[in-house]
Amino acid sequence: MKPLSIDQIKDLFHEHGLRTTRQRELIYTLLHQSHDHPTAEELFQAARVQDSGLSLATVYNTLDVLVESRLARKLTPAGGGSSRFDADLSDHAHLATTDGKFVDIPEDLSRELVDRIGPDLVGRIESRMGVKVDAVTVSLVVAGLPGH
Amino acid sequence: MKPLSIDQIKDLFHEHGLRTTRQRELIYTLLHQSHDHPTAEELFQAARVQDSGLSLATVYNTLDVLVESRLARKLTPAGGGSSRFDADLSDHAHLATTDGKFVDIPEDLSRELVDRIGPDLVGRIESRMGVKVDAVTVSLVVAGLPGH
DNA sequence: TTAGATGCAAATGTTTTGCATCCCC
DNA sequence: GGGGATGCAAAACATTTGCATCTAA
Repeated sequence: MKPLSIDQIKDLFHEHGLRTTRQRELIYTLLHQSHDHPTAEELFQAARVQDSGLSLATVYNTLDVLVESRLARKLTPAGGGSSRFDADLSDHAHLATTDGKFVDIPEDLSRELVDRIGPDLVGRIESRMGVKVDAVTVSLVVAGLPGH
Repeated sequence: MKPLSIDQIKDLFHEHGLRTTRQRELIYTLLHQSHDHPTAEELFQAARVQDSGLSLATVYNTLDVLVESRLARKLTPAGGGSSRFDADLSDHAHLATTDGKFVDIPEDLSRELVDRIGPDLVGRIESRMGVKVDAVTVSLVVAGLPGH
């Protein structure tokens, strides 16, 4: 993801009703830049290099807030272990590895997956079951990481 | 799910290379009968009624074994909280509620979901990404439980 | 007979919380 | 100035593990 300026982050936070703090700015920047999908602990370690006073609880709280305000997505490994986070909110699917990591599925294939499910079918499920579907998640479970 | 006789369970376990113990029999029976998708703790409470000596660790260990030998499936709530378990192995999708529960999507709709994704697309993802896909999971996230 | 299963309790790993202090709006 | 955000430590929660004992095959 292309880097964001401080002003862009301020705007983004403001649009989503969040106060801008030094810690949030840092955590969001690191999350937005990262290509893998870091855990709270990994973000904490990376952030401490630049802000040695940061606490792990703040990382967790901030990630919660980002997820709730739809600036990030939480990825929960099926086998247990630490949750991972993703600042890329475009509709895309993931490969979930059995050791609890996630890899993006390329955009074209992701879109094809999502499109195939389609709003018509989701709509039928909604009316049959009397619910409002908030999000559709597709994940393909694989044994090892691609690229050995 | 229709109830299983003790002999059926013994056979099933034997086919899957598992020893039959009093505890496994009980846990599997309860899981197989249940319509919701119980947590380890819930199964433990239910099982203790019939076997007061049972330990929670055994429930966890047994569920692990059942999942590994493909006699049960583990459902991991995206928002965190206890994992849930399902002895129904037929291809079916779930509604995942934001409070960490799961509800089966009726068979016809489940099949439609699964069919739409299709082996062709999965195959293309496999070759493009150099992986072997083990399982495909679709979950539809809803805010509340259907049926209020 | 013996490899594998269990029970117990303690350990682990992850995430949350209470509360005093701090600082963005 | 005031309400939300942070840091710290402790607590909570889910799950795993070590080890002595038991038991199914």
